[in-house]
Amino acid sequence: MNRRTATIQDVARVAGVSTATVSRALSTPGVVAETTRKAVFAAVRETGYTVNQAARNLRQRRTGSVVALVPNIANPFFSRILSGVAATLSPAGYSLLIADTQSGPEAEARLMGYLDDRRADGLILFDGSVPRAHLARGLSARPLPPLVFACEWIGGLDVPGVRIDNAEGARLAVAHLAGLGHTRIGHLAGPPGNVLSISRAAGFAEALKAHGMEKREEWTFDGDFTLDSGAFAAQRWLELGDRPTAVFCASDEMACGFVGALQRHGVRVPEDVSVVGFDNIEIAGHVSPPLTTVRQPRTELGERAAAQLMSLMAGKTLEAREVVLPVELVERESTAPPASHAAGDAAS
Amino acid sequence: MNRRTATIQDVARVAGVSTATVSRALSTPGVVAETTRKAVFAAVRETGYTVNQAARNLRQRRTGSVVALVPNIANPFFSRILSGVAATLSPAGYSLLIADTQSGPEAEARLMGYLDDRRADGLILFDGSVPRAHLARGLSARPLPPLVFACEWIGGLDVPGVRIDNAEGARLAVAHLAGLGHTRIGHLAGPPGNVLSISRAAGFAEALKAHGMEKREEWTFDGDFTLDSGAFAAQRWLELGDRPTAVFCASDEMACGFVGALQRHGVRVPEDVSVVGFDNIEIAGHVSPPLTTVRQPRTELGERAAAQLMSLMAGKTLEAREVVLPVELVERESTAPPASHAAGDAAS
DNA sequence: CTGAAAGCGCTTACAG
DNA sequence: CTGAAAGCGCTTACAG
Repeated sequence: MNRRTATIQDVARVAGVSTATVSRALSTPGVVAETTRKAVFAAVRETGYTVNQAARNLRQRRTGSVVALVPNIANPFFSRILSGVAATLSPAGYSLLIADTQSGPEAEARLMGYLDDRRADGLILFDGSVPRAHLARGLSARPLPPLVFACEWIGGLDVPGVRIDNAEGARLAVAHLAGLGHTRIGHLAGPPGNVLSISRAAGFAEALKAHGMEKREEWTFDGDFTLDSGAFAAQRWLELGDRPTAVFCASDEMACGFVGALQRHGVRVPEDVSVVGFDNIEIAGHVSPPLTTVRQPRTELGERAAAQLMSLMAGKTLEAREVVLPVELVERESTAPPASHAAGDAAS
Repeated sequence: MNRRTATIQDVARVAGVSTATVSRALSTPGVVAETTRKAVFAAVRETGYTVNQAARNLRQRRTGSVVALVPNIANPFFSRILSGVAATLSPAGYSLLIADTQSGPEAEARLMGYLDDRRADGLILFDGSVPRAHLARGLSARPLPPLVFACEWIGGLDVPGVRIDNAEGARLAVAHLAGLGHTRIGHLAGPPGNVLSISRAAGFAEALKAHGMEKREEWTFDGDFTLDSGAFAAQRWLELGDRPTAVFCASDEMACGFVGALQRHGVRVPEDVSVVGFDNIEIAGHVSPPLTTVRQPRTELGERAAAQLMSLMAGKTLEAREVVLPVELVERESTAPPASHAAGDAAS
């Protein structure tokens, strides 16, 4: 049929109106006479016209896209959250661009490239370790686009964001273990310096105190949220003379790595040690024993972050700049009352 | 400093040259006199100019982005592959847009929206279930952008793509189990109709025959690649009077769901039943017992798909239109020789 | 309710 | 090696 792509010019010619009228009929149909509108729609169908976004964007001085900056695309923790983001953004006509902040040698340069209001109409930042100087408006060559934090944040920076109640999650975990009768509880922490690690560790320490327990340094294991770091912590647990009877892990991945490694050494969960995770990722309910964990509403987190950003992009003032979503404990089978006898005997 | 965004006009004025020269100095510096070039660069620094992609794209009739269409963004299987794609595309100046083909009520409409050469300069399709009519050039209103398949494909359609040797993966699994002495091997299959399910099941059947075994219908379990479907298959295995001593699962997620559910019913892996997975996802090495599986080079898969697409977008002819990446067996501890006695006794 | 015209910020033949 | 000018495909005051 048409040898080349139909433009608004073609539609205007076929409909016998000006391009301005075609544009109006398409964007603000109410403002165009019904007869004209019908003629335009017919011409659109006849020519197979669809709008050229690049041209519209140039004229409207927008990009039509939102960039999500995650620490690492390859980390599946984000996939469900991003799915929520995309689901909220798509109907509003925004495309989601996903980039990572920490991989590759030029990660920093790429990051800076995204901190530009011409690359994206908005930014969702999942990484609290971005240098705050990058986020200081005026310092960078370009103005920043509207920005919201998701999951993580940067302390003291007045940027809107969505997160969960991390400390409360830790409290729920400790309360559950204390309720089971545990008085010797350890903690497998996330990467040092990370805001999530810090909040969860703080909530943990606080909750211990509230339950009359003391935090012991040798029962605090450093991790980095990965399976490997969980397995590594299991080694350290095994080497301990005096062991905790329960361990609260700051992520499910670490909890899975921890439990898996313990089991391979003949340690039984929860008979020899109770384990609580954090996140409630898919696999948590499917390992053996199914993992007791703190549920984090990942899809909703993505949806809310996207909704906040959309308000910002629309120039609205946010009713709540900091949205804190509730967490809940999911009791499964990796936790049980502590063995009445010494906890150290079970290991090989 | 500058109250508004610097444009190429500002640079031209400051450098005392035309905008055409600024453009050339930036895109094809070799063609500009050194003095001029230096003046332009200085002016760029002074004004803080960076190119406006929307304008450049409009003028060059390109979008600067590549769209990856995955069945489901929330599925973590894709995250590592997409990471490989992004890593290859970024240095070449392409942004990666990720969209899903199967979620939401308007999935089909959204998909059609992406099959448009003005939305993206190229497309990577991870979903072999897209209606082939959508992919027939000429049928759709708009010409398709350059397109490659990744992981999945559509039989009989002459579209370049990258995939692994699925049948070979199945063969490796069966050969491993046969080598261990298993003669009663079942299969937990992927979603019916899916090309990966079909290739893996075909490779499985073929390998059984090669080893002198017969495929038994009651030992073939339907799944859909999810943890849940693996757990469901475990129920069916438990209900069997005459059980296979080994099961080859078409995905690690299913294998994990299968093993977890079996263990919760007191079945021991590998003592009572050996299990082989497919994919070698992260968790495979961390569950207990660590899962024997078929490794699929996910990062490389993404890199190669991106590389193919880049060739296509550059107008080159592909030396190999179909890239098939090798797989390998990762032996861990979920497989062992079959018990000499009846295999059915262990279950509760 | 509609049209003529300007302009978003670039790139690229064309001419010199 | 460089500039004047056209044009990518839209949208939007402005005027009627």
